[in-house]
Amino acid sequence: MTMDKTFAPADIEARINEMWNSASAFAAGAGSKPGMDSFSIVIPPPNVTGSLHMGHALNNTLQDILVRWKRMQGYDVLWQPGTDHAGIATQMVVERQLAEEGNEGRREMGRQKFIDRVWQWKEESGGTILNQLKRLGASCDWSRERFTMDEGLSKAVLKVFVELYNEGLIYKGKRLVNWDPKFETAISDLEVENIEVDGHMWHFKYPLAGGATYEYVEKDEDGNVTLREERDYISIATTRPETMLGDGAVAVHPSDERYAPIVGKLCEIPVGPKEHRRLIPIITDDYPDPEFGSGAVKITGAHDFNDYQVAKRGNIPLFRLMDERGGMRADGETYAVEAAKAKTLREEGGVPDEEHVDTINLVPDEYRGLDRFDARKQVVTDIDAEGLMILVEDKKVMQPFGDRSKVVIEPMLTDQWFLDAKVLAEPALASVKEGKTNFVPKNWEKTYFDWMENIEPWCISRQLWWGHQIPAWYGPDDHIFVAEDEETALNDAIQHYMASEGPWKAWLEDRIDNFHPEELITRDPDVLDTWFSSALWPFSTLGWPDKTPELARYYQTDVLVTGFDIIFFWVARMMMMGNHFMKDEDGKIVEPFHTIYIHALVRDEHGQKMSKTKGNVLDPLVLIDEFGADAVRFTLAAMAAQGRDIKLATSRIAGYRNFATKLWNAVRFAQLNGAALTLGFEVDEVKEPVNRWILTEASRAIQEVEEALAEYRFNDAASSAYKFTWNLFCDWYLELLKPTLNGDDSPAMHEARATMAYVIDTILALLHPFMPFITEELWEATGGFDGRPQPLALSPWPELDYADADAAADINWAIDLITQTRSVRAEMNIPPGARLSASLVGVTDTVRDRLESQAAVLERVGRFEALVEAVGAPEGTVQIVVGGTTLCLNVGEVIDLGAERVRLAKEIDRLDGEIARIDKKLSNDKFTARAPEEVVQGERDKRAGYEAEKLKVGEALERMG
RNA sequence: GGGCGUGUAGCUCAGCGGGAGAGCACUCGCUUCACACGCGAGGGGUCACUGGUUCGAUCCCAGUCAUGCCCACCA
Repeated sequence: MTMDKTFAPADIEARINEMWNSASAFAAGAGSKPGMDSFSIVIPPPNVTGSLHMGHALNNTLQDILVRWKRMQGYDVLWQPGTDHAGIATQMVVERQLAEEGNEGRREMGRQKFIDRVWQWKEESGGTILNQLKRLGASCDWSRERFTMDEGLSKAVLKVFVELYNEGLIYKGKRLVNWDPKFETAISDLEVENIEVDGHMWHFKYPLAGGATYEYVEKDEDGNVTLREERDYISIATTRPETMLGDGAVAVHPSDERYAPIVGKLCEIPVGPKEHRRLIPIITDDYPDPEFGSGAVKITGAHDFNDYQVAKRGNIPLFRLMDERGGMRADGETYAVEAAKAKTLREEGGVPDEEHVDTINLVPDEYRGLDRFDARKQVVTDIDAEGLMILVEDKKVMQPFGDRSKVVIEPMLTDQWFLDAKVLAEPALASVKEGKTNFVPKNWEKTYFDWMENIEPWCISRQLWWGHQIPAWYGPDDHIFVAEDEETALNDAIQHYMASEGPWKAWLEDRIDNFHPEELITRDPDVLDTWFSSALWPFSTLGWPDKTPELARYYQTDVLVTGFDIIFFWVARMMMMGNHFMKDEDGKIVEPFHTIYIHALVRDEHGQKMSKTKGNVLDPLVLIDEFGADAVRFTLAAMAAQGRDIKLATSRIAGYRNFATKLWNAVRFAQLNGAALTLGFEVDEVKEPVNRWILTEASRAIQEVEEALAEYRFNDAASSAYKFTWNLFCDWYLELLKPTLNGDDSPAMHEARATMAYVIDTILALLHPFMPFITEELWEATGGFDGRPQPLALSPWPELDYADADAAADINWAIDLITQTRSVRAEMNIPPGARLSASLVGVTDTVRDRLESQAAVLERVGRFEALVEAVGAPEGTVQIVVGGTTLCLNVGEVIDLGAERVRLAKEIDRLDGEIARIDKKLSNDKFTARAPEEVVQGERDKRAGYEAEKLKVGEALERMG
């Protein structure tokens, strides 16, 4: 076939993909050799709403390189693809779509109809990102695509939830959680981003109850009194005045003498109508720092995590002030009655207990329904108007934001489900400590350890609709029944109540077999955190809890390839779940993977994080359109050095696009010159030094690529393959072959054609994991004597153990000679087209052989008119020392004798410098005594070489007179 | 406050105990019959700084400076 001059990726990528698809080239086990081990990777499932970004491109390129490599090596390979249902993100996308279409909203639709709608969206648009992965060339087994809300995966989720619940590792409780007022759901600690923003700190006076006063005394470090005054208030500082209405106490440090006189007394929250203000106690706790602010802290247990701890320790009531949207709650019908009770209680010298305060209208009318930030302004204004504001400072404050919603997270007291992560973390921690699962690079272990060792309960419930609904049902008395399905839960409930003595026993006896389940039990409306199902991904995708052949074959998976940003979200949780549920016949833990390869983040060329707002986003699909998938992949691999972020510049991609073109043209050249594997070609029978040399180098390249990939040094693997292809094969081998290929028909020509074809096959195979499209295309284009029985993707990885040191020495000598000649020619401005005659002085037998066998090559590539042996250097020649022999170039009239003398003198200077440096070393007794013998000998050898060269150059200089 | 990382050619990055490398950019020369997305030849670096270990340090150790990221409850 004829090939175009340049390689046009767009023309072939779709076709090659189609070919792989119809050949089922990526099906689990495709191309594997009998009896080979499995090699499996589960893809980090992208969000079903996602579209391919550079991070995905890097992540999946690296996986694909490993998978294609192992597949070619004959392993039984599975790369398991799929997507994640991404609870919040997906619900958000569909809600936005509903709004844009002018449709009724989620709440109006109702749960079931909304969920149906999301499924519909998923069927229509959910495949986008996987199709984009195909464009990248990802060789997943697409026939095994999974989705975290598939029937099978949902079954796994139910089973895990029920088992963990029965083991007491999942529980429900009223806790302070991170509440996202935009999505109106709880989120986990990990979904909160703490960001420093400009804020204020307000200092307020909390008047003491009943107008009481005390003597406030401040002292300096030496105990001298610096301030003494009578106060009828305690000064507190806050960044969140709107939470004052929920204060349960004011806390001071027990050692703080300033407030000792008033500890135990009551003070007033100076907000709202005076007659209804709550009084709160002044307590001691270790939490307040006497050095910070006034040393007194208001305690708002229901809206601050620190305060929550203090409140629990001090038995301080918790007052939830806000509704789901972060507005000041507008309920409180019992306000008048209950507040009056509380007031009475206070007048009698008591503190309202929880029973009373819970129903007190905490939020006075003027704040009701206000957004929390408006409420903040209002509270500040009102306190200021009353003259109780001491000062307001500008201050940087750390504020929690929802990672998806970007709104300020509100700590809220709600009922939620939790997973006791501490228990599950133990074995997950041990597996890494014992080296059964290894991080690459290893330093990520520390991050993992730190987090796992300090792990907090995981809030797994979400107040969303899209997701795995929690399999818990509540009886009429709120008794919880957890089961994999409603029928089981119902039976459990019936049993439970029949065995009880309560009213529900009678109710049941009345209408057993004749009531609707919902009259007895109702299902918890919450769904699980998306990451709960992702945590099961390595085994749920393989069919667990069923005992499938795939599970037996491909679990444990081999390597997890992912970014460090989801070590906590995903990696740690897969380890916890995998280690808890996956055991072998002996009951020993089988980790989800033996290696965790953590790759870098892709940034822009200046190291900035790519973001839409900065406008520095590189879209991999655009880059693929422009440069081809192979170039994008190769760039990412070449830059994937461990332990550093990737700063991606398009110039690099262009460079590797050029590499693809180079490869294309090399193969085209070979084609034009009749490259073809001949029947029965055996590398061991190759005779020509040039061929033996390239086979030696090919063997080395294969080994380098293998070693690098085995250690996940993708950049080293890429660069070895690159250098071999371009700098050795193209730059030298093909050039050295040209005289033979253009010459008369000869055995050498046939050997060249065959070797060329053989090495091209090797190159295509070596590069295939990195550049699958062009190599596959060229593989087709270069079918040998028997055609191509298999796509390259399923062809064997090259095996070549070949080394010929003599041939290498011969060819390297020729390369050296040509290089030095070129250098002199360029230096002396000799027209590139001019052919020079030259002679060699001091020719040994070895060199004579080389001259003889490579005469044609030397003359053509070195552009010599004639290259002959001579006894002495002819007049008017430029002399170069090439390994013990002096090459005398007859440059004719071009020669500038003065310049040539200077050139040679400079050369001698350089050699003198080298010799002096070595002499300095060798004359150091400590060096010769302590350095290893081979190092010392190496220096001596080098010195001898320089000496010999210097001698020749000196002779050349002398001859010039 | 804790943890991890990075400072090597103009730019983006490899290397990491024994003479400083790549790609891009730059300079010079090439319509050499595969490739100008090319070929050939070049210029350019006290390998952040200061100490230490060593026969020998860009590489190992300590400190300093600069810079990035992650975690963390200072109201």
